[in-house]
Amino acid sequence: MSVPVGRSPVMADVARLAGVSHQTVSRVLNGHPNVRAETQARVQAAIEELGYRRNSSARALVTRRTGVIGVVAFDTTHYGPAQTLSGIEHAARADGYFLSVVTLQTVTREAVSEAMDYLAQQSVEGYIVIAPKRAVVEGLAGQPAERPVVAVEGGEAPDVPVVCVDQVGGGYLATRHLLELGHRTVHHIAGPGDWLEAEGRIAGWRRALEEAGAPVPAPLHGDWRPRSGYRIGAQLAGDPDVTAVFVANDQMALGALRALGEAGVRVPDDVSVIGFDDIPESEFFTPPLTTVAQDFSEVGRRGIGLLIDLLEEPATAPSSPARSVVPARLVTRVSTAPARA
Amino acid sequence: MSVPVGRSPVMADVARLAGVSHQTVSRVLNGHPNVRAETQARVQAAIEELGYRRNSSARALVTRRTGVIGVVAFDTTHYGPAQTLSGIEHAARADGYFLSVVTLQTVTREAVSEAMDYLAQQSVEGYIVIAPKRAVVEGLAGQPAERPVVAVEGGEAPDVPVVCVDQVGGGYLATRHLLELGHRTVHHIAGPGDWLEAEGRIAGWRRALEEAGAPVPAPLHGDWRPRSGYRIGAQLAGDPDVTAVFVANDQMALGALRALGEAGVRVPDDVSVIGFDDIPESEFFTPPLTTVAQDFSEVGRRGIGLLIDLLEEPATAPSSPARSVVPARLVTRVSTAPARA
DNA sequence: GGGGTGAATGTTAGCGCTAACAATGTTGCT
DNA sequence: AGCAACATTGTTAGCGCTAACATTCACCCC
Repeated sequence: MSVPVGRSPVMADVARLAGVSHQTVSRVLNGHPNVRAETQARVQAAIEELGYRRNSSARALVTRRTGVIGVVAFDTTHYGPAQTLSGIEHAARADGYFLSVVTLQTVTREAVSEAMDYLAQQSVEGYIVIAPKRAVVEGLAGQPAERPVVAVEGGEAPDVPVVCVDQVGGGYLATRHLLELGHRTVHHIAGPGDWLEAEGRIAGWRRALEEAGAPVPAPLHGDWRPRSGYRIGAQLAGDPDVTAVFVANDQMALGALRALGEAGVRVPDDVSVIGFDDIPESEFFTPPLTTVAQDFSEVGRRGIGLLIDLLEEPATAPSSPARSVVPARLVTRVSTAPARA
Repeated sequence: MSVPVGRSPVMADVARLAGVSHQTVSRVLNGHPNVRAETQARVQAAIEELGYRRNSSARALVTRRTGVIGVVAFDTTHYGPAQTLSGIEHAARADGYFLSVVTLQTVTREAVSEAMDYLAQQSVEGYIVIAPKRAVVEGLAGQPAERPVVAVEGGEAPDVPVVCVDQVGGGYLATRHLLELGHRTVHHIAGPGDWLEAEGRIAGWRRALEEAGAPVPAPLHGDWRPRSGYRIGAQLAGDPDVTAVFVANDQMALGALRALGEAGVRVPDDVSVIGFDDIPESEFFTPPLTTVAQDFSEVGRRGIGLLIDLLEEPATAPSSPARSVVPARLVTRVSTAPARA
């Protein structure tokens, strides 16, 4: 009946102390119905007295379930990915799953498949891949589908369930907002060409312009970072035709704001600027930035929800992969104003 | 000799195909020396043919090692924690460890102990806790030390190994910089009182002022967010004695910059402002922000290094817990200038 | 040539747990 | 009373792997 020394207690120790078989302990732990209340209490007490904790490896070995979800994430310097990851984490924990995370520096197909391989060593039950680039999503579709995968931020992936923010809708929203303020057209500082978010925002921007019969200038591609926004902003500052700019993220918008300011162009008096992401800082830019907000927590929640559905009822898997789109929301601040007559 | 259908291959399948015992397969997998090269090649081929992957639960059950490190992180909206996490992740993967992450909303002792409990269910081998608040570090010291713990960003934790950036040195650096520019004294917008980073930065600031015989104004506490910097900045803008402000992070500095601008105070002509963190945006603030940079990746690397040492040679554990301090670095931009005569 | 040595491989046991089945006790109903 | 139905508990086997020991074989040295 003594507490074992030198090793942590196992089920048999608890059983001995409670005067039952180890199987009864297992039943208590798993909430099996047919256990007498009195027995259950005795087992519970023994568990607490010994500080017993079930061995997850042994359990996983026999149940063939590890309860671990693998997450492939990207460079969390960016606000969006970091927030999405946090949303995923909370949702997973709420459902009793563990998260094993690999973050990637480079977003290539190889890096993703290597990361998934690494996670497979740990016997993850399924994957959530933050897949902001076309190549990644396509690579995903080519993977052997031993375990379910959900892509997040994946645009219009053909063969993989996807959760993403409505980038097209967001781009449309931003552009409409500027057109409604009376601007003849809207220039666009876009993200890198191979990013799905960049593509979606371009598509929404283009649609709004075409619907309004406005001219469609060539989009100018940055790299998401403030510096590229600065460079392109400086370029636009010299063009008197430019009165409204839709920038594909807030960081580049910051750079653009700075370039315009340095060139003596007033925002929003001379030129209106709208961003995308609604990072915490954008409210305090000079001037406070009008932007489009994305609900990243919701994306995380839905991603985990989708994956767990796949994990727990593989039978109900729809023939065409699910696709869940979270709407974007316009946040109006100071950097946009009516066009001058 | 057929490939098993309906279940993934196990060691015995590989053994059969290669014509050896399962133990020999195990030896190949673990790089055991006494295996003939020819045998090894045959086993390797069988592994590849079957797409065999070792069952990590079975392995963990018998070796009593899961290879998983638990990480308790905080709200990754903030640049620092997010970067630290990423540094930890890369270092862990380089050493063959997996990471299981829990992110917390609230930084209380209870939340941390709950998170560690959750991770314990998964049989993590040790913990890295990002512990930016005093209560957390103190709570850590009280925990039963079944598994090693390393605190990151933990200031001067008494009983736990710690890796952190030299906050005091950073605060000193920032303040000296302003004093050397000829400012009579330096005001301080500090972080919340219970954050160790805030404390450290205050201490460095105070030391620099005292060393220089400068008056020490009361530090004004914000909450790290731009809005609080804005509020306090507006307050300081009205005081003609204020010519130099050290802000405890870049986000609050952004708010302060905005408040000063709105009050007609020019930066750096009228007032110099210095931040802390060197977030990617700060280079593009109006004006570009002088700040103090922290090497978060290095913090992550050292944290993992320390923990793995503890894991792999518990014998060498020094009597007093290790403490590793990463230096901070001054980044000079435009927001600071010599005091006017 | 016999016995020691070491390399290469096989055999066995058991890590801690859950699933399946077996063995009780307990109740209700005719 | 007697039996079925069910609730409660115990017993056994085995998940896939590694550690420890056992075995075989080749080689070397006196």
